Amino acid sequence: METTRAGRPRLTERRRPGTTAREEILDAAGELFTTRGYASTSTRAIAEAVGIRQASLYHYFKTKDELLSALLHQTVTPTLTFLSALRHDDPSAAQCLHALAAFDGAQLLTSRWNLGALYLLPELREARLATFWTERERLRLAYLDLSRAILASTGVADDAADLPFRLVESLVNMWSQPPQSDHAKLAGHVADACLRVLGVSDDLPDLRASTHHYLGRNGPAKVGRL
Amino acid sequence: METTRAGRPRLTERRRPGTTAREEILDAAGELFTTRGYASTSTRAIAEAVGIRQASLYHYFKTKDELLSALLHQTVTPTLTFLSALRHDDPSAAQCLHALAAFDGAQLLTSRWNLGALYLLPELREARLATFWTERERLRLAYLDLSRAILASTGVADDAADLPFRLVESLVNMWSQPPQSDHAKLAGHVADACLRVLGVSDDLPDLRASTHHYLGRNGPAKVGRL
DNA sequence: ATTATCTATAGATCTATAGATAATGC
DNA sequence: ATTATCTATAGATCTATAGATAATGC
Repeated sequence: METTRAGRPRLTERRRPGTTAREEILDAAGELFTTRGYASTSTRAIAEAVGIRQASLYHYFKTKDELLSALLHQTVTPTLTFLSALRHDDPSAAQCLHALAAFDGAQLLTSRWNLGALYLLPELREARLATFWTERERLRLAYLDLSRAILASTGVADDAADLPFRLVESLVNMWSQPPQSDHAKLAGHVADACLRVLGVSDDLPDLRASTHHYLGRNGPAKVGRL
Repeated sequence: METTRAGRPRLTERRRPGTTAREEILDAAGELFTTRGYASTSTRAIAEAVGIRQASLYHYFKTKDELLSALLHQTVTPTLTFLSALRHDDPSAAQCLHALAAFDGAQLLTSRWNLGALYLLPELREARLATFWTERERLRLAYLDLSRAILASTGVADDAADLPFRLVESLVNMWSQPPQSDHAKLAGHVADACLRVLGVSDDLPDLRASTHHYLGRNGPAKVGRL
């Protein structure tokens, strides 16, 4: 049912997923920022990908930056929410890290656009995205604390503590569209790899089972959308 | 000794490392592309960072793309050279991967600018840098072949085969200037981690010794320059 | 003569704003 | 009246080219 709405009609039909214009715009921006970069994507190109005029974007977003900011927040929020739910169950450090990595990895791999790749764009280190960066830093520190706790028991050198976060992060370089059938598996393997890197080798089957339990409950099935 | 040269004199003194103008320009471009991104760095900004006029860049590079391309080649060439030298010694797969990762990692971490971070810029997937991408793909395949050979003997799942390359790559996110004292160590630890991820855990001390031997010979001491 | 720089500028963008217009909602 | 779109455009870029100029080299 195409029910007509308030406001002047568009010249073009809707062609993007999303129930509101805001969602359509974010979808188009997600595609273009991830495939062509932020600075080299013009607001005109985004508007064309949505099927509206360039100026109409500014009805929903004050600046181009604000568009980027909205997209970035989408990428961290679900994982932080999952982590805080997870903590209510008092998992061991190894269980927690394994589940976190599996969730976060699946999140990155199955999102409609490779939004995680945006983290690596140098242009966005520069300020005004501060609120996003502090959220992301919270996530990194969570990985780091868990990793250190595990290292303390395996005796592997402390320098490895940052590697689990980086391993998961590196999934942005393995993202592909359409999602490969083995993406679900891949996230699991990376979770395993996170623990192996810290020197854990024996308890992996148990950890997999525990992660399966946590993900089944509120898995990354439908997140990563708009 | 500032010996004067042919050509109209500059308005500003030289302020960049490098003996030729071309090197000065590449240094400035390296800094700006890595800290602000490719598209959002204007040719004017590069020229200002060198201390020349914007138009003067075009005496050395036909287009802005060509500047980027020159920088990218600098990053792969030394590692491919090292790898082919390494192969003359018929190392085992594990020795070869360990040494390769250690060299490549040190290379990434100690370069004057974080040029490896450029790999991740989406804007440069798009064509015309094809010659760089095929070189880089050669490197990735070398990692992949070595990893597969090792996996065959440890029995870890084949999905792990891409992880060593990605682990090393993730060092671009740990780069910092000025180089931390532990960067030399860090590259070594990542080389270890590459093998752990593939299921190797016992032979690490031997591998470290063998890598130390190979790196001592033609280590990454002075490469990564212009 | 050759080289490395400079000045000046054309033409093509690009972001954001102002204000008109065509729907619905009350 | 409110909303979502549209048209038009100002002002600020940005890349690349044309051609002048000020050195050295022969």
